[in-house]
Amino acid sequence: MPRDSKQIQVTLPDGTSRMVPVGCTAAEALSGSGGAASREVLAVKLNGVLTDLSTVLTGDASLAPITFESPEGQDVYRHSSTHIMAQAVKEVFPTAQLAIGPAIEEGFYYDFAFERPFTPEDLDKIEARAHEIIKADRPFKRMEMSRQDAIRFFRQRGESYKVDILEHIEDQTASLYSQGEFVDLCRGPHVPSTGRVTALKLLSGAGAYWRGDERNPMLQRIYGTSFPTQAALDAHLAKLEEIKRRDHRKLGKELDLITMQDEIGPGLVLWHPKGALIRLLIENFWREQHLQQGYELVYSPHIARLDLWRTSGHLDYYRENMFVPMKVEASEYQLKPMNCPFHIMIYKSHLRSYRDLPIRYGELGTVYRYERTGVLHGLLRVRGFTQDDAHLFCRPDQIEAEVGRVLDFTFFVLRTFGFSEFELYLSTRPEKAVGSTERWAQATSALEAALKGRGVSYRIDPGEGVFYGPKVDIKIKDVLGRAWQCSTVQVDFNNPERFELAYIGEDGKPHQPIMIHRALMGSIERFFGILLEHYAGAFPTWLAPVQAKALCITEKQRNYAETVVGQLKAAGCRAEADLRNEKIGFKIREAEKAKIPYMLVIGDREVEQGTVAVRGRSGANLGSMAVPAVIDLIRADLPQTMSAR
RNA sequence: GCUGGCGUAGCUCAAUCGGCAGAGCAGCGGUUUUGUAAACCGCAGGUUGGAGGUUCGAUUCCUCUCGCCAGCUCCA
Repeated sequence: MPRDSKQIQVTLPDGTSRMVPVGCTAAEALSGSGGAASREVLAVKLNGVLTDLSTVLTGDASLAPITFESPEGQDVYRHSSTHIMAQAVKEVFPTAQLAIGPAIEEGFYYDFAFERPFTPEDLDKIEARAHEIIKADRPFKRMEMSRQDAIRFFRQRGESYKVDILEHIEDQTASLYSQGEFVDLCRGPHVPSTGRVTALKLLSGAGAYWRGDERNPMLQRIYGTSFPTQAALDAHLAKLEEIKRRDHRKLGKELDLITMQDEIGPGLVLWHPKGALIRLLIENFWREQHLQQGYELVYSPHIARLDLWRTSGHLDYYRENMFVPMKVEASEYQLKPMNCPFHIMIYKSHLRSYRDLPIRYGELGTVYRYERTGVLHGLLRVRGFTQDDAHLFCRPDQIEAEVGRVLDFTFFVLRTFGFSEFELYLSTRPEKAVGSTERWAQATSALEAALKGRGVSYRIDPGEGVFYGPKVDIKIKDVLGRAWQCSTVQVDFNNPERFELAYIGEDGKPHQPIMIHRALMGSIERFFGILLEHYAGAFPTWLAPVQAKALCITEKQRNYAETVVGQLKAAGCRAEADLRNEKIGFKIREAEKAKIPYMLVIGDREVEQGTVAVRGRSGANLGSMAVPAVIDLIRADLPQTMSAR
């Protein structure tokens, strides 16, 4: 086919290619001759680089349309959205200065320098103006200028934060985007015009420091989100409502599981009987499984001499998270922020042989950390909490196998609690680190080998390791798709050195063991909070504080109901009876609100037949059955053990 | 720690401009004996987070303080 010199070849993701005139835009090339690309297409990847649809093609190229379906598409969409909001802010409040406004997961924000915080009424006004800007469908136009020109431009407009940004960038050219009167410094790309943003909503205002540094001035941030359809936006808002509905602080109080009270102190948790029972069940499961997995369980005190923390290095590296020491007799004592030094001292209490390794000490160890008041958050961030901690002492050649065992164990435990989606991160050597590069390399590759051996996918967080060694973090995804970090496996070269740990090798000489810190649930408090939200308070039967409640229709069935509860309790089930003089509808409502898995309705009919009418949570009618069948139902939910898998 | 918002009965929330602090639920007493998400009547419940100030008078305005919430920063 003869090739016209004024034509270029574009290749599409499906492998097909077409000839288009040189100088046409990416949008035109995607749609064929003349017309514009379809409305769903927001931007384009030109030879792998994300760019505007209005980009003029100058040579042969591969073109991939970008829609809201892809994370990049969402990014572009939200980025354009935040420009629209910024324009609205400038129009409603001309004295506001622009700082920075990126797209974030599920939305966007923009920071402004403004003389006061934005009120909800301000947000309404801004949102209304943003909708007008969308309706006006103004095109996003890209222009480029030299850095110096851009600095002059923004200085003239009084946008000192933009000037600050420009003064810190390396590039000698800057790109600006405008829609109508509004001009912003921006790398781009953007959607073709403001009308592409269909459904936009401003959510909240908050303070934020310029460049995230508390020494800098406080800016006013506005959060918002946007979607290609009103239905998608509504669904997102419904999800935000759902998150509120599941808030563990609310559910914890409603279900009478835990409270945190002024009189006790911030970040300190009271476990009420039902919450404590759930915790006990979690801990019992944990202990059983650890014993089965070759861990030895230990206990350690809550305080220790300050010197111990000096030896461990916590005093140097962790002091700001520790409560102030207390003076006792002639020495100072420290409330423990971690359990490791104690486990180390247990290791050190004997001379160890290579034959003893690996040694695995586990403890549900309660630690106290001084957290700044602003970071405390329900059960998810507290000052006193119990770690499901363990420290493994092993030879360097055992790291991979030990980490592998920990990973298997972690997945088993997390799955038992109902989590099936995980995100794994391997964190490598940070700039400030102890231990030789060879040791780091060896340990990192051992971690990597353990991960690969499990066939799980993971991401690398370069330089995010702890100073004492590389680590693997596991995040769980809850039922709403939110990721929570719980589990961590950390290799430690530092403590064996500091505490001069040793084992006697085959050669009869002392060698230094490697230490591995690991937690599966992280903190019981935090894990409990996550579980509470994951299940919206409706814990699986094996964890439910009350598994079955006998509800008699009238007081006539009291004795029978008590017998039923007695039989269930004798079989190891957690059962209660509601014998009050109340209507059955009322009793069911209360049991339902308490999220009890099985309601056993008992009237004359059931007494006569020797059965109970079983009602599941949220109204399921499971029919009438005798008590042994109910016991089977409850027992069926008990977790498997790791070895029985 | 910083910025902003908020603290009223056990819980959820009212109280106009500074003018007698109220409701529903829960609790207690009684009536009702009931078939799958709220029976009815009554009673009781408060130093309005705490301290100080302004005022004839403060839940309301001011200062300080404690706590909670959102965000920044940090993190199990």
